[in-house]
Amino acid sequence: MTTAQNHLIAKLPRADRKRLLAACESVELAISEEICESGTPSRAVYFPVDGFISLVAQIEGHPGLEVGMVGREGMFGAHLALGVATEPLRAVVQGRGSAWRISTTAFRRELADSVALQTSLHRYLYVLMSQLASSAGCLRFHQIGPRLARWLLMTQDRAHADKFHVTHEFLAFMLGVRRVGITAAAGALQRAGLVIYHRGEMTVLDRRGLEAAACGCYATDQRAYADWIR
Amino acid sequence: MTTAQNHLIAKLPRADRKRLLAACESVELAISEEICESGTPSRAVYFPVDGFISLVAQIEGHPGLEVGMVGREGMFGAHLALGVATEPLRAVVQGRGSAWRISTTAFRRELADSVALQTSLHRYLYVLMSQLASSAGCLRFHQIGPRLARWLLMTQDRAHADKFHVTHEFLAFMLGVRRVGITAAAGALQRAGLVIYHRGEMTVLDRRGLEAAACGCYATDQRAYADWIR
DNA sequence: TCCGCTGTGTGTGCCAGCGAACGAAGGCTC
DNA sequence: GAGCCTTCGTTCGCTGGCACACACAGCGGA
Repeated sequence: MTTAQNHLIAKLPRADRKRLLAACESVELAISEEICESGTPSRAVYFPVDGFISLVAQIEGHPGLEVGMVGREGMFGAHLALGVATEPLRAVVQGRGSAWRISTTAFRRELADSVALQTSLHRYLYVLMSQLASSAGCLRFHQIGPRLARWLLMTQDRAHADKFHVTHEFLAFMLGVRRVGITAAAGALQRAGLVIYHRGEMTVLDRRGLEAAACGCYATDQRAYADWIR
Repeated sequence: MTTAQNHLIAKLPRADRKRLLAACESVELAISEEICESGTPSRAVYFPVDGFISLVAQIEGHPGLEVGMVGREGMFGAHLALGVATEPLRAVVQGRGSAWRISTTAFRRELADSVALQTSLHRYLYVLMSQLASSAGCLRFHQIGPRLARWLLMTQDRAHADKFHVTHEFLAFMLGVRRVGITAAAGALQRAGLVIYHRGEMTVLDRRGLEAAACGCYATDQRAYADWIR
């Protein structure tokens, strides 16, 4: 258990880690499970291990829009380190798997007791903010193809598998575009031999090629994590 | 001087406020002055009083894109509360006027000594994050007209004047669209009698009407400030 | 076996916004 | 007054979004 499988937890000093894990329970994240709705009181914090979570911004009169992704490299609920216990965004499970869960009240206790945990969350929040800002630019300037490639890479990183379940419909929702746009872009990636998909089963064939096809935002994100988290 | 004119400072307990202001110097913000570049070490923190600052995300190969605005209701440099002294974004003065400035090192000292200041910054960061997320959605889903109306309202709020200098070219840059798009949208607002402009002098005639023309994001932002800052 | 649902590939008409370019008018300098 | 720069208006052809609609393939259940 020295390696908690979640990077943020793993980086804590031994004593803090032990105390935190003792207060956590292991849960299974089921696909499409709604972790929270925007504007509601925070109930729990999650440290994904295998599963991963999408952060979705809600704009009234429109479908949601993914603005962030949380896997084992991060956590859901870091805003509690800002002393605010209201969810800023909707969160939906996007990849099944396990996670550590801890109630908001218990987590605030842990937070008060562990300076290392505070520091860790602060850095993570910084990275998250940088990414929110850059993803706004990505959304504005980059085309569907490169954005799709980036999304697939980010998903592959967090799913720890070359193969995962995702339909065109769902991709369109996440990227904030039409399904037909995804059909076109995904078709191009498949013809280029980078991925292969069939009825919701997406398989990454050529990771290097996908990295080349993705917009620079993927590399930028990677660097942000590398610089501040580990 | 009890009212420091900057809302974040004004809300501090008397002793903390006095100490902070003693460490600050009053400076004049000049239009287009670059406060910082993204990725560079933080040098100073600003608490605008009359002037205001735009936060600009940089995407390589593209012009910038405004993702946030800082006036007397907030501050520039709140990321220092996260223990990170690297600028996440480019910051440019957008409205001339005065501000309180304090060096990064001095500010970190103040931050360590004042729990109220930490709390204040944390809340402000939370609001900023919410806005980054929602502005990504606004960027994606809303049309130029409503976005322009929102931008004008936000500027009017921070400039504390009905009249301010801003060209179509500049607006296009801020909203991440073509100048032609601004010409069309601004023309429509002018024909509707909401604003009047001439060679860079923009005057708001009908604030209520502008609020009705703006996308819901303006109201959402206002509420976020109301809920968490004051 | 047939029906119905889901996932995917098309197509049509329409509109917002893009890039590029040109032109007109206000206002400054010399 | 001439020349020039800034600001704003307009046009053209095009991309890529929208809504809606239909076709078809796989698959599971009645």
